[in-house]
Amino acid sequence: MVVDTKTPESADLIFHALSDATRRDILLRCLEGEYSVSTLASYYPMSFAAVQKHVAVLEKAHLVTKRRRGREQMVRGDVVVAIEQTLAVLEQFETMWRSRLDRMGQILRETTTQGGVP
Amino acid sequence: MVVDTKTPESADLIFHALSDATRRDILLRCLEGEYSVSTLASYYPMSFAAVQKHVAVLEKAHLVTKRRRGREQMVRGDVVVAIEQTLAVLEQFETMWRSRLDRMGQILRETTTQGGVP
DNA sequence: CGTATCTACAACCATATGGTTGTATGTTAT
DNA sequence: ATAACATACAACCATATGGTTGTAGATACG
Repeated sequence: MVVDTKTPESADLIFHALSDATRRDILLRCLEGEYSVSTLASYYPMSFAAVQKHVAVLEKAHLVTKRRRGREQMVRGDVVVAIEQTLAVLEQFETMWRSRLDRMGQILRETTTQGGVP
Repeated sequence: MVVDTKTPESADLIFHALSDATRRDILLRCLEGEYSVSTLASYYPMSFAAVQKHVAVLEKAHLVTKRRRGREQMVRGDVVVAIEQTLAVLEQFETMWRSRLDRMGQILRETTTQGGVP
């Protein structure tokens, strides 16, 4: 069975957004409180435009939202939906992982019971 | 305060590895059981070499390991450490998120004790 | 009004990514 | 030994990424 490929999966966007340390840091800050883009930019050793782009990536993944406040654009974390999806994916992995552990345990139990395969 | 930047964070590697649907699918399969690279390749509409590269990305993130079995290279999921790190990062986000919710709840409680907008 | 600030966006650059094909190396089976 | 299979790896290509600078549009302030 072939994998999806047609949809630009939202999981793709979320994981990609989280794959950069600067973006993770921005997200953490914006979960803590609201920050204007220029304020955020002041925290990192890169240009305003670069930070702007990072915010855009987070926005596309629906991890943050922006709202105008006067001449500034306030960024805030909006994780409730997104992180849930991410956790759902990870849980999928965990389920697989656990089921394999279970099977290994099963095999171990069988082999240690020696000869007596139920 | 400036973000890390010096370390090629393992979180970077993990999130990046998970940001591609094909790789997530490969990981799921390899958590379920062992597959040779060529067997894996047969599942996806792309060349053997492409799948090989995807496996390499997963390997670099320590999400899978390979072991030789005859002329094949068997790939298996090795998530125990990696996913824990990923979950740790997400928990960080969740903590921030919750603490903000708490503060919002606090504010709501304060304001509703007053005028009382239902 | 004019000016300073914050933002948006385009153009550009170097490097990384995701894909291809081709070739070389190992391992099994005949 | 030879053929067949599984893998590794290099070279190449198009596009995406992460960064830069520069310019133009809004909005606040004196």
